[in-house]
Amino acid sequence: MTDELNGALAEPEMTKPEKTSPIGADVVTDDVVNAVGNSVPGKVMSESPPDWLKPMEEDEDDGGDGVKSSEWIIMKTNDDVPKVKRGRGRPRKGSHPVRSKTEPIIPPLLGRTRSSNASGTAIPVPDPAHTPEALPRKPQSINHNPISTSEKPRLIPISPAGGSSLSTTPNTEFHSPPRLTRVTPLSIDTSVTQNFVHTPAVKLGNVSRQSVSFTEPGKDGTELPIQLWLCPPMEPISPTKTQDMFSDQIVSSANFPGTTLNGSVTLKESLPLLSECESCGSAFPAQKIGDVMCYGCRPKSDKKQSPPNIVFRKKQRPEHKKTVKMDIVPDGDDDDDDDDDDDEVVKKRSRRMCQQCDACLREDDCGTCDFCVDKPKFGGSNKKKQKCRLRQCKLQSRLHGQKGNIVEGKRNPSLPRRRRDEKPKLKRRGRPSKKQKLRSNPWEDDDEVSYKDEDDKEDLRRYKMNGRRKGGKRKWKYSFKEEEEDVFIEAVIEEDGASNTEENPDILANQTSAMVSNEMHSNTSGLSAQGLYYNMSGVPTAPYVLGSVPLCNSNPAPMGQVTSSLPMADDGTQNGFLQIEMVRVGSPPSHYTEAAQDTEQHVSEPQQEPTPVITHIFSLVGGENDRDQGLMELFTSLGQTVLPAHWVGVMSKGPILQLLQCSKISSMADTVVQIEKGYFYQVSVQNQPLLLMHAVYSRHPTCLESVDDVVSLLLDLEGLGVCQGYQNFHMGSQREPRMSVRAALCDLLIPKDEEQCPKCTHAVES
DNA sequence: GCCAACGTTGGC
DNA sequence: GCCAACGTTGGC
Repeated sequence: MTDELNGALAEPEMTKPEKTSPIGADVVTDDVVNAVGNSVPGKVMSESPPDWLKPMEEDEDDGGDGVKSSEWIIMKTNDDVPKVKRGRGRPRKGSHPVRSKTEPIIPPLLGRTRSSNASGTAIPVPDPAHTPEALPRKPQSINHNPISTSEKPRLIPISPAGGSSLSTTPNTEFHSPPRLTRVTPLSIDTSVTQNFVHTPAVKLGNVSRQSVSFTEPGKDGTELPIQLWLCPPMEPISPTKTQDMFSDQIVSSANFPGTTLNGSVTLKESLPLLSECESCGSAFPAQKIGDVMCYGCRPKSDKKQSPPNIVFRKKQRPEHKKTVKMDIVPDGDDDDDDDDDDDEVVKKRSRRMCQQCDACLREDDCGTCDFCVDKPKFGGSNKKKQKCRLRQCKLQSRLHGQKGNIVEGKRNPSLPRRRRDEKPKLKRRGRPSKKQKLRSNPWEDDDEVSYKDEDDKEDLRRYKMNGRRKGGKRKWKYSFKEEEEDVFIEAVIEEDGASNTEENPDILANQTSAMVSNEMHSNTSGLSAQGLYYNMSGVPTAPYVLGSVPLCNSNPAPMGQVTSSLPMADDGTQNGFLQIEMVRVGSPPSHYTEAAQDTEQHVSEPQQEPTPVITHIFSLVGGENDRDQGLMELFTSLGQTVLPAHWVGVMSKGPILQLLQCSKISSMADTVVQIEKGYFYQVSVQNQPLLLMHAVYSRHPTCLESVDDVVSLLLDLEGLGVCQGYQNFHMGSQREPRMSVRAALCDLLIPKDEEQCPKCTHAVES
């Protein structure tokens, strides 16, 4: 029976899904799947990547030395077109400084296809004739998407043409192949199906219902009793969307049939779905059917529609290259300043800009960061004279962190080293001596004194924005991020002496394997050792994620750090981003303090705490009462524990502590353990709650109060598999797809070596 | 070492 | 000359 179904799996077109709205599901699937796919266990993290993660273009004068290192980077497919280069001074008008005029706009991806052989992987560049129109891209996960869940083939119904709701189910549903359905009239609910139309692929709120319906519309079923189990906020972030965080990246592509014999290819074997832009001819990752132009060439209205895809690709490490170029070519000798020629001037000007990241490409000042506030045009006093934080190159900022690692004479020129032995120039630059100032007429000192006196408000704001507590040991660091229309503040609490990850050579050295998480590294201040940082597109809630997978970091970061991601959008739940806070676990859980919810709020510092603590968690998503102390403690404790492979703890709104199996290889890929207040837990499989009568519950305490309990349960689960259900021969005509269903009381989880639970077996027999 | 402050420079 | 912001300096 499975043969036929497998056949169905292999021939997704038989399901003839209707045109899918490509915006949500497809993209989100890509986002999540790609984002989480990192073959290095423990390096998981995903977040909608900043543009700077896009591959650097080859420098013009670079010999094109090909791929030097093997790393996957994450990028948006709908690349922003470089808009304006802002060098020092006012940006030039009327020119496109990022690329020379004669230089064709060829995304590095295309160029890199040639050199990618260095890593043994060639990017299939589609024949121009095979643009997405010629080869319409199917909703990716409808088909044979092995990302979906467990190893066992998912049974997918072949729907009659246009008949079943399945075919009308938007691709949100296709991200995860249709789930086996308990045979129960209660499960029929077309309204639910409708819901999926408007919900993001990774959707919270619809879980408990069966999503596949086969009856005519309007025949709403009543809710399953068990549905009571899962209130919407408790819906797990489906591991089918987030899974595979630790296993090989998988991409399903219909664009390149050759690469998708099995419906998927691992990224190590093939690279993302490239189409050729009709406009500029460059290769770009198509996001949906009909994508014929790259993001840059697309009409603006189109750009807004699709959230950025995340695509992994191999690339050389831009910062290294840049560094080499900038470090060696120009003033190899520090004392050789007079040799600055025009070339050097040009380089100097762009020292602080990679010209590729979204920050460099950003045109507008945010008007809210400290530097903007300082600007005269925003009413500031122009003391800082710095570029808007949102426009400060992220890459260079990252390189900044490398400076400590750079050998003498090879420092990053973007951050000139101070030469104390240098002869002072005629005019002293920089900050004037305070003493000097004080010696001058204090009444005329409009800087220090008046600043504080007359502008306390601004001072306070500055204080908050800069996050600097004078005299305090803990610092806040903010960095601004922008994702499409959403702006985030990354806040990091830092103990003095904390090694910012930006400056952590170990982490920088790990970029090869963790480019995906670069942004996280740079924003989480050493949290990579334990924390996972997720910023998942399409997942509106679940604000906290904690990785339990130990990362190889020999330099444990200081404890007590918290980072958070603040959606500045008005509606945090609708901006399509999951804001997950990083909690650096390392302090006794009891030190967790309730978080404030204000963006600008700063911590009321605990006095002289001997150990670093988690002091503050930002979230605009949930309310204050969303957190449960005990649950947070457990969550925290889990973060200090090595959980069974690829299980990840997620703190979600509710509060719910969810444990997700992130590896698709695991038979528990679709299983979520949810722990609620009071440590009551429940297990759900493919969004269906495991019935209380299941033996699993009997083998474990009612409440998972300790890490041991949790681990024990997870280990137990790992010994189980998902019931494959049975084929329903009574449904519809012979022309209709063979449905695999589950018995109403299906066990869902069965011993690994079994295919069906007794109920389903019995159903077959009867 | 970080960072506020500001001289200075390049573009307009 | 104005503006933006880079690069440097010195306080902390």
